[in-house]
Amino acid sequence: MVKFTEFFINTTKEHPSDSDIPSYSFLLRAGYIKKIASGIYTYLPIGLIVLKKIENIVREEMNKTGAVELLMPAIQPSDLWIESERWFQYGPELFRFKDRNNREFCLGPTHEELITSIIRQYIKSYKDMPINLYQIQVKFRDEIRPRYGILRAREFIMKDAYSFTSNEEDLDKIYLKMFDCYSNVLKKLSLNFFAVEADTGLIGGNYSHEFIVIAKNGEDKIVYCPNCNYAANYQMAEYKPGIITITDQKSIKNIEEIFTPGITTIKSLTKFLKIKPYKIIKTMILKKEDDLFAVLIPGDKDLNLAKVEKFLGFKLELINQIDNFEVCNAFNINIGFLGPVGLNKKIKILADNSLSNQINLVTGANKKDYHYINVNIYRDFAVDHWGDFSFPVEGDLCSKCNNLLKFEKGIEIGHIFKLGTRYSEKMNALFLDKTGNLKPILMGCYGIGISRIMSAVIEQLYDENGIIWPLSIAPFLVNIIAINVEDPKIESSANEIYLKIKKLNISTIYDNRNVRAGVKFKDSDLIGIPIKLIVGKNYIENNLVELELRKNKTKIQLKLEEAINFIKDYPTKNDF
RNA sequence: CGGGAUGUAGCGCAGCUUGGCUAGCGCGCAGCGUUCGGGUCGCUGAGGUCGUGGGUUCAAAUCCCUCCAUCCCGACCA
Repeated sequence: MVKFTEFFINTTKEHPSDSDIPSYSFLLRAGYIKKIASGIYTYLPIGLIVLKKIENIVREEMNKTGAVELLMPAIQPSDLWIESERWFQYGPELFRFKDRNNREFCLGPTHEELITSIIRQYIKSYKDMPINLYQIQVKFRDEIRPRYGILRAREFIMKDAYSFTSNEEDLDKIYLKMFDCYSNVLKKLSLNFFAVEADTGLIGGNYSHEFIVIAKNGEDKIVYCPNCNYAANYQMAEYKPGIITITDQKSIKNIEEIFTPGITTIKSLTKFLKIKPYKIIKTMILKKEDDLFAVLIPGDKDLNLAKVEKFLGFKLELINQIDNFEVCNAFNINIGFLGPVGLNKKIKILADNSLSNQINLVTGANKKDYHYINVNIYRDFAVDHWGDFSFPVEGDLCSKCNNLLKFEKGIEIGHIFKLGTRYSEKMNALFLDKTGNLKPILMGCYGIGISRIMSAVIEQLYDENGIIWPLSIAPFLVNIIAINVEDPKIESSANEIYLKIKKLNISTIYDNRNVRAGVKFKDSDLIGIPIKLIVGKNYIENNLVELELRKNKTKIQLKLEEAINFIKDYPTKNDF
């Protein structure tokens, strides 16, 4: 509830040269944020208003679940990180520094260590649990490449919760509560989102969901099934190979070696032989110490290393000719002309499921400048393991219901994770169970990016003129625009209306600047205020004000009292 | 870390190739007038370590080197 001239809002017409996505550009232009250094931003007054509103939505929803708020320091001593063994694992992403006594600290990118160190002093019994503690805090990550403004910043605000339970059932309950909580938050923000199964990496056994807000400029890719609601992170999405036309060749032909000088890529091979990429078997050699594995993938797909690692249960490394010269020589590996036929027998062959129906394929001949055509599985080579080792492509099917899978890009704004006893064991956070046994506490962690939400919302809700805030987080609900403040009648009327609305406790800004009406309209749209209340001649002459809605440009002329009633009711009658 | 690019007024940019008067333009800002329902129009004006440091030269925004910062693509991370 402010007057424009007494507040601090600075807008610009020009697109800032730094920004390349709409949310960042509008946040800068409308005066929500100001860049201080790469990935580091000031939240200007209206930016802070929006940030606090997002915070409060999250806080409300968290409190509803019974979670309890606290605030931990951003500065954390290295001891705790050494205890959890992450001090050495974390790498340069962790902002580290020393105090005057040469003790090491870091700026917290997350707070598992800190919270564990706190609760282990208080939680001694199963009776002390379950408990879910959260904070809304500044986090620090020295990102390799900060980008997209506050979408991937080095200093950002996050809500992170940590649950402590004595048994799996309680952990499941809290996990589900958090799942619902995040869904509710995103609904309140009018966002389109998917909760997808996320990659848990090699740690295994854990359970994790990412909340992805759909956005063209998102850095994450998801796969979903419109039929059965299956949704997963692209990295770990399961799928059934789509039915590719195998009718182009019905009968199995004889294998043939052909001369393919300098043809080392799928692309050049498709051109050279005039075939589709899926007819080619892409062979990649992975290495674990001295063991080698060949993974066969159809030429139209990409190797999913994480899936292979999960399948085999250990980390692997993709080899190349230069770094692995000796190995390549020893095993007669010709990268560019690799294939399963005649491959060194010590190399285990893993084949992607999507190859299983294929006949008369093309592979490298393990000889420089030669390929085989009409290669057939079983007849020409044996497969040690079949499995899903690739990323799905357009045309692949849902593994649950056989419907066509769809692909979307999005922004990860929330992540919930069952941590298990990873931290409690390392950091000695133990409790006595009913039977008097000492056990590590079961933990879960649940993060949602507050500042990131601000950007993500805009990525979904904007037009050529600027931001279209949902009502729940708009900095103001109403912008009172006096068409001409030099006209004393208009000015005093607008001011009266402002005071009236202010008294009703409706969030409003009165644009009392002595500038042309067009400037105020443009700024209002850029800033994204849901309702304009326009006071002009029509009010002086006919007692009519005009309301204009940001989201659909609807304009209506109303008597003042009607207009005020309309505004009062607007949030209850509109989701957004 | 690899590749690419940029740095000139608060913001957006030109000038640099081919060194040479007092470094320009648009927006914004200040003043005056004009206009007043979708970024009016006119006049006047303020505002610059040309990213930093060094070098070449009679002379450097311009050429060379160093460093710094910023952005994009990739890799990394998950």
